[in-house]
Amino acid sequence: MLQSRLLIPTLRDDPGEAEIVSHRLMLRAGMIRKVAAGIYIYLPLGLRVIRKVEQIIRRELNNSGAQELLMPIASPAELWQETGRWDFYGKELFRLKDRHERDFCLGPTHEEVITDLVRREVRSYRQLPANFYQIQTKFRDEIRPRFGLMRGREFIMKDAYSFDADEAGAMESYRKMYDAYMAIFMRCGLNFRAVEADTGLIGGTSSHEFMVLADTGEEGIAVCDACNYAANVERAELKELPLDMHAISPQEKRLVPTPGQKTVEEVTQFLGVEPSQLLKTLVYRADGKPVAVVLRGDHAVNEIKLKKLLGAAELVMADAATVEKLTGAPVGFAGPIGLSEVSIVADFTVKQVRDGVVGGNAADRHWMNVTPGRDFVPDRYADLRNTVSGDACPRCSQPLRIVRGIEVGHVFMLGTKYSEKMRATYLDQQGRDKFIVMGCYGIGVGRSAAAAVEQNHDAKGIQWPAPIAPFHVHILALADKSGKVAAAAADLERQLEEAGIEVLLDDRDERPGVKFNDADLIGIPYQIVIGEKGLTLGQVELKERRTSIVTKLA
RNA sequence: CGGGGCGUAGCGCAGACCGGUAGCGCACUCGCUUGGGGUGCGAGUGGUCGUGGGUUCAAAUCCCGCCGCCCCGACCA
Repeated sequence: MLQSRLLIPTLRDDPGEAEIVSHRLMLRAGMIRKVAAGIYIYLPLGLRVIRKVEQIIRRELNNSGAQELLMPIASPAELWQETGRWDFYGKELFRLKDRHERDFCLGPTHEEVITDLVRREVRSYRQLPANFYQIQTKFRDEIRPRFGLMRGREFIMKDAYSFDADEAGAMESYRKMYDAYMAIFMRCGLNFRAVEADTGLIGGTSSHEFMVLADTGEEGIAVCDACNYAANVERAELKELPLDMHAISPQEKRLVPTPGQKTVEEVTQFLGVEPSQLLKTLVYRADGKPVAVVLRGDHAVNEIKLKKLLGAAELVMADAATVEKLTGAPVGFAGPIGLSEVSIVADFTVKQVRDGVVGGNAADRHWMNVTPGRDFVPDRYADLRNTVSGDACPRCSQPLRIVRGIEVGHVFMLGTKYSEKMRATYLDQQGRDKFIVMGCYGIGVGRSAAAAVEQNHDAKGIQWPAPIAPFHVHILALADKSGKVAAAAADLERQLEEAGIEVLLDDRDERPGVKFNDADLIGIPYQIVIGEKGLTLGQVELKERRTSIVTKLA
């Protein structure tokens, strides 16, 4: 392929819009261009990388017995209303109306559409198991798209759905996909880790996320070095710790003035206590009903856990007016003592606190020397927070370490959640109607490519892992007065291509420095430099991009 | 959705405070030059200054609205 015939608009300067490495380098290397926030064009070079990732996925999934199909991007609201997700998905669902004012959406995922297909076409246990996948553009109106291909509103995703006769079969399908994912990300040259993920509101028995380890990752992962446990910090389960009875304090609670001190930071500094001694009280509305959540000042509420605990479809922070009405105090002074109108849930760690500080439910007042269980009794204690460094591993109780990762894949046991709602059944051997047991499996194709850049680059540019590089070899034809260089380059290109090697030939009339720099930026694994000097010696040079090792070839 | 920032040529930016009709570097075109890590010289092309309105003799510049983009936050108790 001649570089002069390909649109590869490399940039010398970093575009101002790009913050992280992968976004910056993919823009600079002329692989992507932005059309709107979170919506990109894949230029020829970028598309080749995307296609490489897709081919790896196809090969591994076909190997594992999955079959490729292609579903529509637009789907009617009725399907989504059947499962309740038309409302549940909220603003993230791109919605549109057709000319008859009928509601449609652009698919963020396709459980409804595939389940609709399967319930109509699959009737017998003989047709199971089945696993369908597609590679397709997805739409999610993200609250905050960012980082180029990392979090787009329109993005390419591989989604797969397995259908089995029973739980055991579904687990087997799940395991196969898990193995396929391991192989896929391995072949993409990624340093990744499969981590346990919570099954969340969707229910089911298993879920794993595939995380590429990178400091720029948006997800926190809790890992245990002792037992190899790894889980998303949002989802890592935290156990209740045994109560230390000796720690009970005889001190009576007392109300102290804290004028204008609202935040955890302000109050703890003002009173001279540690944030872990402060019990903050947050008021949420769960499906409209207010609920007070109590947890330590140094901990963060995990809204997924909270939502799950309350069984709520919608969970939002209560507004200031609601907080004032319920607590009788301005925002910043809410506390669990004397709160009667709302149910109170507290994190497990709250139970451990002795002589804590809580809001006074009165302006400019906090209680000190508060002991949970004595001075207030929550309706229940539960695991309500994100894991932090040092928390006990749920498996072996050793301290957890927090690292960052990019979620490139997710596998999920769905059970019968969708098949029940959509009445997807089959007849078993005894002729009985049974619900099909499902699993779903996603891979972010563009995100995987971006993650690869995050892990494979240097100061000069990208260092593509060979399996997903846009080309295998980049031939740089340098200055050519005699005409011999061009001829030699064309000849070499032909030979390599005949051998099945993908070649990009830089035939542009550019200075050597420009070519070297562009080649390093684009990051094709091998560069072959052909120049007049070398040719007179009967030599060309082969440089490995990653190591910069140069070999002279006769 | 809240906060901050930005929007001037394809890219990176100056000009704005102090109003007088737009400039620099790179890129692009042509010529010469150079030819192994972003050559040098010369001549050019390219801009409704995001958009709508207002103030003014005059607006990129001052005022108001809107749109777009980026970053942070959405943990405030």
